[in-house]
Amino acid sequence: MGKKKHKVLVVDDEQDIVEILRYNLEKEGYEVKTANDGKKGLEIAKKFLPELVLMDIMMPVMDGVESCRQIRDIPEMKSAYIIFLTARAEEYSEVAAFDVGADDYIIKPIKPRALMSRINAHFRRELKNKENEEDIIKIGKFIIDRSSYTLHIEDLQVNLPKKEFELLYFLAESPNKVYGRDELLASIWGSDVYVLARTVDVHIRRVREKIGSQYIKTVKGVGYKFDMADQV
Amino acid sequence: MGKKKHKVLVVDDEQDIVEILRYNLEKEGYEVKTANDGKKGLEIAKKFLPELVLMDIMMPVMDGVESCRQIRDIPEMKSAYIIFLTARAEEYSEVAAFDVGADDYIIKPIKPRALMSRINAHFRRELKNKENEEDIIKIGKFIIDRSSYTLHIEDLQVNLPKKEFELLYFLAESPNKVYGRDELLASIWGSDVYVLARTVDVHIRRVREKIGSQYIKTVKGVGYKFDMADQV
DNA sequence: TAATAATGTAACAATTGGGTAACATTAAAA
DNA sequence: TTTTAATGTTACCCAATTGTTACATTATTA
Repeated sequence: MGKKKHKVLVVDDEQDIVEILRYNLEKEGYEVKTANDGKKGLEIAKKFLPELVLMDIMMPVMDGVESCRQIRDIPEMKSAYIIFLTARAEEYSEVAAFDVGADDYIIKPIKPRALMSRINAHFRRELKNKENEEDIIKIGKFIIDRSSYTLHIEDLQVNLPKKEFELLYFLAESPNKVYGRDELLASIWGSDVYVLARTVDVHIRRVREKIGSQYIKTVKGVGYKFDMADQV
Repeated sequence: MGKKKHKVLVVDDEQDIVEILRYNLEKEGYEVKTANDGKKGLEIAKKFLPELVLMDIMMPVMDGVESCRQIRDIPEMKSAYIIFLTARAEEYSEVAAFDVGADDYIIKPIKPRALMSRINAHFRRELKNKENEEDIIKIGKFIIDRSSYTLHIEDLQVNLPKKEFELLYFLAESPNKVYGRDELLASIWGSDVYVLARTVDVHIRRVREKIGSQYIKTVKGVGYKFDMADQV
């Protein structure tokens, strides 16, 4: 079973640099695509969806800053890592670079060995933080992340108190399944604590207040469920 | 705990210039040594191993070009930054200067303020492009450097005590992940030592005091996280 | 339809958890 | 050693979270 290669896009108008980077990246086992200007880079990024972009700032047709901005607008590229390659004289653009969503920049001349170790380190860290992804429920427009205790509704981060979060998380784990109040109490509050069943109602209400009332449905006489019926 | 000073060597046969530079550099917090000719400069460089050399081109005994060439032959000086100081009439030597490995040159008369900001900018760039990437976390406006136990917030260097640094580093390694007090104690203090969980709170407070309170978020009943939600 | 049961809602009370300061202890520097 | 900085502990206070109750609203059924 071959390991999945990380995808890297190199964008630079100097063909020498492109080739040096391609050579070194492929030697490290990355899957590389290249472009010679920002516009072409953007086009390739749309289809290739690289995890890392190495991009020159000064380029013909479309410069790196503008290209970067547009790459960031591609939904799948939101979490990609973008590194600018910059000549010494171009320092001015540092601020602009970070403004459009670059993650790092390196100053030419490029030292391939150092750059490779930097890139490897980046992916190593990425990997480490992927471990948390098991705790994430994506459902409809919601992302419910147990490792960070946050709820994302589209691009909005909502912070829920502990009980409310756990209630939502528990329900969302099994969409459409109806849970009685006792089950919820036992699972979320614990079977030893004694709180009134009506407490659940109040928490449901509080959750609804924050996520919108249509997602948690009441099944009269039975309990509650996280319902995805009328969601896309 | 004083910050580690960068080492700068000044070589010029005009004592006035040496003193002006020394005064300004020391005011900026650099550790300065000086010499009045290229030969002496070379000798000092061998022992002092400065990170930056400011060197006049026209000097008695050994001129700057030759001195620079030999400095570059010192293994530890390969990656030092060497700036030539040149009178306007000496422009011819520009080519020779870069040939022997100079990185930059400035034309006399020296404007101390401008030169200082140039030097400061150089060290900032150096910092951001450090070779030994493994121990460095760049996140938002923070650079957290484990190899020197320092924290940089934009251009400001902040020194954190050990525990505080490690707490910050640990949290920043996995941004947004919530860690309980026990996890933090186990990871940072070690699983064998016994300190109270509340100790974590106090250290969190001390870190917040230094980096600003908005970055480490409390998740009540759960723990703490380094939160990047409202940062660019 | 009225009567009844179930749930929604708001206001309030109780509790828990965390912030903070002050102090105590330990380690490091001078 | 003395002095200073770092770390750990404790106690008090405040505020968010949570739980409870009373009442309003809605659904269900006779």
